[in-house]
Amino acid sequence: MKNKEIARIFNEIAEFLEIKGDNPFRIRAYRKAAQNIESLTEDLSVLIAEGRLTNVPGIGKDLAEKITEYVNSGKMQSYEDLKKDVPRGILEIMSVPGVGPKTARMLYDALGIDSIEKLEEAAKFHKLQKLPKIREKTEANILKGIEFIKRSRGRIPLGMAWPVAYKIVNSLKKQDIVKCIDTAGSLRRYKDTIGDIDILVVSSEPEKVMDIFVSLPLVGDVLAEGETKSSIRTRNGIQVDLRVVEEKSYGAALAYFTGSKAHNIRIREMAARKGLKISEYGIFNSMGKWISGREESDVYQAVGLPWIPPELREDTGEIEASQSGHLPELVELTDIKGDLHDHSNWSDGENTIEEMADAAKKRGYKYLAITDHSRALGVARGLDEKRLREQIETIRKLNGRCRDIVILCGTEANIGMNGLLDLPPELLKELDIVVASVHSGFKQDRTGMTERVIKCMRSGLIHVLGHPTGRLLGERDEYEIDMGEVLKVAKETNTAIEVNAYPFRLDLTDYNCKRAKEIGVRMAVSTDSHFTEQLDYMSLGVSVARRGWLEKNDIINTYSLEKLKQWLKRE
DNA sequence: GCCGTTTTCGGCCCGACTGTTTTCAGTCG
Repeated sequence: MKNKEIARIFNEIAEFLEIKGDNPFRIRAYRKAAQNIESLTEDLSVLIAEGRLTNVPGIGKDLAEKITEYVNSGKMQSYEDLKKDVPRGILEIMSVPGVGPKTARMLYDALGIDSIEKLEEAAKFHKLQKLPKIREKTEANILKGIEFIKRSRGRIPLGMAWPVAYKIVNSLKKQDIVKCIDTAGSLRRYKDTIGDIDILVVSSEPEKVMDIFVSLPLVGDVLAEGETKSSIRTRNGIQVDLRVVEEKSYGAALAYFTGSKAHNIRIREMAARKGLKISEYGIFNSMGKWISGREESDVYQAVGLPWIPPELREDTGEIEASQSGHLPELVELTDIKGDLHDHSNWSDGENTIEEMADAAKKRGYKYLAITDHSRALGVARGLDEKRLREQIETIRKLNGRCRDIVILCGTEANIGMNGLLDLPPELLKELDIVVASVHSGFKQDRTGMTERVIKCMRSGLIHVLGHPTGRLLGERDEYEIDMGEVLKVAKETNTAIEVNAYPFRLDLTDYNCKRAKEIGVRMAVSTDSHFTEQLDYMSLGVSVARRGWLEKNDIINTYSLEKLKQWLKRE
């Protein structure tokens, strides 16, 4: 599957073209195409074979030819030419905040700077100040930017950003002058990683709000401070943008700052065709008169659409779906009836089975599966046959005593290199639920890994495939696996695919969820909790499911206990 | 480079803040 590679190449081409000062709309076309390819649920080579490539929005005759060329030959001539034309180092310089294509080009032309190291060196020796349009401040900002890059490892996992956002929102909420406050941006869209935190406020005294914001204790650097917009960087390196608007603009501003950019552009284009203008200040008619914008739904109403949930706003089909009245009824946290992947202190969890069950009960669940690690995972004190049998006995006794919640006996069995599980089949068949996951041999090649997982699913012994791509955000990439094939076999064998809600996993990913739904695969949203508080990760898992367009019925742990049991018995 | 319910050519979302300038280009979202 070359989708990702091609998306990366298109993004890189866009950067090269920016440096060359090419037509901005052409650049946008490449970026848009890259984005659409990334969220594509089908393999580009399939689209080529079926002649459907230009059906993909943003891909016309030219880009279709380039994609075909790359898929067939492994090369794209125009990209190779650009690489020869523009030194790669300039791209690196552009990654420094505040340095865009123009500055990067100038730095290269004037001083031959083609790496961050050289840029840092030149800035430290004040060589940049000799250049036009660069004086002390710009030079200092470049150094700060470099410092930031060195410290940060790119985007932050959603689960890490939330507590920071929560803290800031709560501090500001206490102020009388803050009338309304919400998070926006990728955080509100619940993207699995976020670039920065966006916060929107209504206040009649914006300057005061800004003052309070930039002097919060967690502020490290103030990047910008204006009358309506300020940016800070927290001590631990997360950028936070705050915007203050009037009450009558709140809806329009919320829509605008929630994004995504691509989604907004589509909405604004639609508005323009109706002779309207949409900005963060509201909806305006052709005379420039303010019409509406108090509520977020005003924006959608202006273009004749129903309100679209933030999780869907990626311009990946949600606008078309809403036009035709086919927006999904997204699953809600309250639809979840239980958690199907949880650990206890029998393996590497911290709490007893009983504590976990109580915590689940508190969250209103009807059932909780205890799926401790199995034998092969020695580091996690995986249970062998004997201990698992003891655990089953323990759980049966607990279930006898407690009537409010049912504990399901399970395991997170280990899928070996050969696709076999590490517990005997007859024991696995006794369990209520078997989750099976890969925990080792991540470097296996694509064919091997795909066969390994498929073989396991075909064994008829597992109900759920756990954290299917094995990624750990910021640490480990997804392992090589043919997800299309895996999903097909999941459908055939009626195996559910897990959406693991652990903040650093969020695996299966949103776009693969969408793909799974299209194929008709059932999903399980589970937290993989290792102590009771982690049960709350469920909301993150649900957000991934929502971003993947999943509805209640796609997810087995929205089922009642009876229905779930039937499903688990494959009746 | 894409796209089309006025169009196969001429459009392509809209605005804030900074730093360097004396009116704006560059960058960012």
